[in-house]
Amino acid sequence: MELAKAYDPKAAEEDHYKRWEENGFFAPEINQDPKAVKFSIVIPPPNVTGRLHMGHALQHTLMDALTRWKRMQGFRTLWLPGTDHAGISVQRKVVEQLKKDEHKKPADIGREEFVRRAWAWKEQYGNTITEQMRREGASVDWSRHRFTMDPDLSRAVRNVFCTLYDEGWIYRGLRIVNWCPKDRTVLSDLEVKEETKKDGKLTYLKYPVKDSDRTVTVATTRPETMLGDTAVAVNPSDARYQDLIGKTILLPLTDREIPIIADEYVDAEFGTGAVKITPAHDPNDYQIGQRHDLPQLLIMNDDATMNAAAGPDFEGLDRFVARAKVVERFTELGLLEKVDDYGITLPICERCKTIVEPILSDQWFVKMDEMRDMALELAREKVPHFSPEVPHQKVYTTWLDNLKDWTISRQLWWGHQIPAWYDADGNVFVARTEEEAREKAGGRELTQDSDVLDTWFSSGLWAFSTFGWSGDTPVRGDADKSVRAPSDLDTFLPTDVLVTGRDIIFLWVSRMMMLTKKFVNKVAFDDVVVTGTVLGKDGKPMSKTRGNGVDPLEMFDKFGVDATRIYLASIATGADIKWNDIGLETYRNFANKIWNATRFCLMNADNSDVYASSDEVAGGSQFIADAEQTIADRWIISRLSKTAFAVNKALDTYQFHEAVSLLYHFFWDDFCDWYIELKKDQITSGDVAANTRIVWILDMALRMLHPFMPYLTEELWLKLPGSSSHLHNVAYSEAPATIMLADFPLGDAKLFDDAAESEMASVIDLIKKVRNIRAEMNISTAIKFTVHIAAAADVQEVFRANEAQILKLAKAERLVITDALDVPRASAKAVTNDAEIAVPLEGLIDFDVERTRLCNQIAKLTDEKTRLDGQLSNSNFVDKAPAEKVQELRGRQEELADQVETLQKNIESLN
RNA sequence: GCCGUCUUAGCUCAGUGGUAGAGCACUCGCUUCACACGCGAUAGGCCACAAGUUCGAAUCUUGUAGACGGCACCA
Repeated sequence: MELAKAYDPKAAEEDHYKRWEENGFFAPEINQDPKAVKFSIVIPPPNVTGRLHMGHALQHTLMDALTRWKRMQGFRTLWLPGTDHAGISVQRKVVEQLKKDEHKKPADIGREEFVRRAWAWKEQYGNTITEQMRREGASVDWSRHRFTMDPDLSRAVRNVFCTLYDEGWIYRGLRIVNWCPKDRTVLSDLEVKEETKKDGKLTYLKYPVKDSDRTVTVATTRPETMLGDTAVAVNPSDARYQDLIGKTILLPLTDREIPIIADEYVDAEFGTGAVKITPAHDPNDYQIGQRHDLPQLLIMNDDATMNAAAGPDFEGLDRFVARAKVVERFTELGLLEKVDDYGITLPICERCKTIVEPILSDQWFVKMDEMRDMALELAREKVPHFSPEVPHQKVYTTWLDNLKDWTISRQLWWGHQIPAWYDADGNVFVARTEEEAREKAGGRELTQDSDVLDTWFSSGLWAFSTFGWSGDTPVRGDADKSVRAPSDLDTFLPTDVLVTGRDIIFLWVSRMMMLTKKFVNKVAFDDVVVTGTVLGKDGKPMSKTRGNGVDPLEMFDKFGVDATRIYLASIATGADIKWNDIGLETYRNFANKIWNATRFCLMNADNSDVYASSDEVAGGSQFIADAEQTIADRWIISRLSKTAFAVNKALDTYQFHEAVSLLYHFFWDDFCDWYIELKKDQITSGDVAANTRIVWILDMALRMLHPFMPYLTEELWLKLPGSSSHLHNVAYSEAPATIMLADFPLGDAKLFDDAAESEMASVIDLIKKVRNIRAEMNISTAIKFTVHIAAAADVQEVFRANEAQILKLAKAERLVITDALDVPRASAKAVTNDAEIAVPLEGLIDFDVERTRLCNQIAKLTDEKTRLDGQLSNSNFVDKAPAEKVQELRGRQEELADQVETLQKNIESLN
């Protein structure tokens, strides 16, 4: 069989995914082993508004690599896909569409129609990202795809809400919340980011004291809020204001009189020591207001314009216009003391970057104290365990420690409408259905709460709602047929690992831990792999506004899916990385290397024996007692086994980059550069045993690469002679042939062969030294020379056994293997750890070049020797260091001494 | 303000209490019958700086400088 000369990713990516999916390879049901252990991952559901970006590609690669790796080992594997309804994002898309197409506002069409259109939007555009995941090769079980607003997931949301309400963990209350005036909804603390403004202002306002000619100066960054002031506070022990406590302020621009109160919260050292108190627009002021029973005067509308309470001069003005006007009026009144420049950080809406306004509002909250304690208890036992552990384990625990209540209502139409109903008097009835609520209300007319729940409320249930938990009983016999018996919940929860970005550890990971524990009394997942951020070429996070984004799909087109995947997997776990195409080129080249190595093997493999059974194959047991093995064979099998062992260990500990590096160097350096070259003659001459063996090694290597490079490895593996389902893991013996169900090599310690590795090291060292002589002496490859080698008897044996290979790779004509060198003066010389080498070069040698070459070698060895001599003459070291270490260094010291001595003699012999 | 991370070859990054690694770039060779997306051979680093612990520190501790992240506060 002959392959194309270069690997074409597109051709390989074309059909395999469809075949895998249609054959049901992704579903756990493919596993026929009743005793199989499960392995499960739920995907962090991407937003339906999302398009695949590098962060997804990275996370999906890692999840897929783990899933494929476990699946090949015979685990009952499920990677569950799904999407999130993404409340605000979808709402915004639909609002935009409505405006663009029909010049209408949501209010014009009403809630019902709006929600209908949101669903239509979701149906039309919401599966962009799931289609893109197919391109990635993600081996998710599409038959179990979930959406956070699926009927059963929505039932779960209602049930959870009602239960938490009944138990007093959910409450409705008037609090200062983060209000986004653009989205016109409340946000949780986690959805508020900050922006540092250097050109902020601190404005000092003078408030006249009633029945006095004094004024009290207060400072503020938001002057317009003075219209909602209901007090001025000072520290009770502040001497400057003692006599004013209890007096009254005539609040300028209003006709209101407000008290001067004393409160410990006020820092006498800061600013003027007097603070304006606006209980409806500041969390601290709210607290003070509560303590002093102050009125709460709300002066803004939900779009951050001033309302009637701000007075007729200000009503209807935008907050920033009002701010300027307040300052202007104070100036006119002579009550503006000064305006200082003041660096300030402003809270902004995570999504639309609008400045968030703290306002007093009636909202729904989840009380976090018991949930927090539950999660903390687990966190102290390192559940879940984060990789990398530093810093996430600690950050997560600390965050939990300081957790505040969670604002869960949102003033949107798209989402899970809150299952609470009100009667005409405002009494609330929380129930699973409207009927139930009406029953509770004694049949009164009810109106449902118009708010929806925070998107993260439903994603917080993702770890169990996706497995069929709806909160209704019983779970078994659920109408949804995609929930299999025994129930997925029993089978797949706890999930094994969650792979996610650090930005949603609090928003999502923590809430899944808490809610899963609370409602299913299970741990949601044992491990959390936290991925780093793929940064743009400029070292900053990729973003549309910066224009530094890299589209994974473009990379797929340019370099291939497999190259992109394995490159992403080569990034150290949790580390940020600056994007560079060169990294991708490296792995594009690697893919081509794999292709061509296979091409070479297949050109000669027509006569290779197919192997008998999967057990023998994966363990390599058929090769253990193979009498025809050369040192190179034992060596490559040892290297293969050690690589397999190390790859499994690396994946076990989520060291994906380590696994990639091991495979890269095993395949390219050991297998291609040395093994194939050493075996070339045997292979091309049609040696059946040799061909069978090399195909086996290739087979094993392809299997280990498959989790990272699914398309290439499948394409090639199916072309190997004898690749068929009998090579599958026993759990999949009945499935059609595919590498994705082949047994994953674990690395058999019986095949570790240190003797072979050390012998090969001798051969490789020898060949390299001879090549060095040729290169440094500038001798054309056309000239075949004789290589003289002096070595101990056992080493001689190794060289003799590999004579043909040494001749070929060193481009030599003859080897003279002896106990001691006997060569003409005009020879180039070198030493290895266990041999002396000389190449007679009569007429070709430049004695100065040779002298320099030898001196350079001596210099290098002497550097090392000097260090060792010093270390070994230090009695502290010899006494205190482990004897083993001392022994090892002494051995090396002797070796070096010998080599330096030999090289010096060689130089002398030149003179 | 609190907590934390990073600083290693020209570039992008691994790594480890016991002789510094990779890919790319650079230099020098190669139409070697799988691959120029290749093959071979070199060169290149007092592992940010300072002090400490240790027989031994690039690795552990502390401090300094620079880059960055999270949280809190912001009258």
